Amino acid sequence: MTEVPELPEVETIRRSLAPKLIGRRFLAIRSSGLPLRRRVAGSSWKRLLGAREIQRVSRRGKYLVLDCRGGWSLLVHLGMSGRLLLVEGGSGLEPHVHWRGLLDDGRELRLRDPRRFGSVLPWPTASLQVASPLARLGREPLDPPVTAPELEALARGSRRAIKDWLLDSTRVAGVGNIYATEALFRARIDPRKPVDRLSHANWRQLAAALVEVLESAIEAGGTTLQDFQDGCGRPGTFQRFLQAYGRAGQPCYRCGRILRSFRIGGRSTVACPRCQRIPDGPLGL
DNA sequence: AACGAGTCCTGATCGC
DNA sequence: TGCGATCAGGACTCGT
Repeated sequence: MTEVPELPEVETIRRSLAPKLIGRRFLAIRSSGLPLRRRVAGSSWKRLLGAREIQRVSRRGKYLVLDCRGGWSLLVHLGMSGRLLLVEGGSGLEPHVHWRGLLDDGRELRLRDPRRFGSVLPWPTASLQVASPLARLGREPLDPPVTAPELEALARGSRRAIKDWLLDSTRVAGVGNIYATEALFRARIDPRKPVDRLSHANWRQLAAALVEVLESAIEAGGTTLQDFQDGCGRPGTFQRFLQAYGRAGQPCYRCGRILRSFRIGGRSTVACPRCQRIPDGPLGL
């Protein structure tokens, strides 16, 4: 399970599940007994079950949000290895299913998450935007498409490397390692460049590349390098269009130079030394 | 306030 | 072949 679900994968799941979840209601919740990232009091589950049918399925950053009539919502984050699946009730339990929501049509929503970095959290709908984890999230990059001046303003006061900055969900929400790496490659920007040294032209290229790569990935149903699936079990196809992520040691599609991998802010990244103007020599420190 | 480091977790991969 | 060590990384907390 290498690919981590990011904004396009969560949006793909949202689109696959929304038509099948709207109008349904939760009858019961089942846990594997092993904790996910956040512990939930039993009383919160009772409140959610006391609510009525699901009336809206939305996404904020990498969070999926199910609003039920009656004022309660369900917040789902897939963490690093989470998969969300809608299956017929009673079908054999896949390994690592740590949460199940039993629906009134006999189906089940299942969270399969080996590493248990994911979370499923009931929350009062009215305070989602001010008090839940959603309150911390930054700009939604596609709603509407983020612009260069907005990114520049969001980065003011920071000197972090642009790659590291892009992964900060309190600035721009939903961008993870795959799409940050791809956007910087397409914008031809050195991932180590401090944000306060990006030119206006850099920001324009980055805003355009980020929007383009995220929109394309949604259109392709996400990236499936190992086993990503939407809520109905379908893989994505954006892996065919990756130009940098996962291609370290292979030739750049633009210029033919060998792509290099190195670390920024504790995370691996891949870049083209020529297109992204990275000097020869040791990298990453 | 910004930011780096530490934490959580297990499947895949590496080194001997 | 087998086994222990290492790596991977999103979001959160904590210390500087």
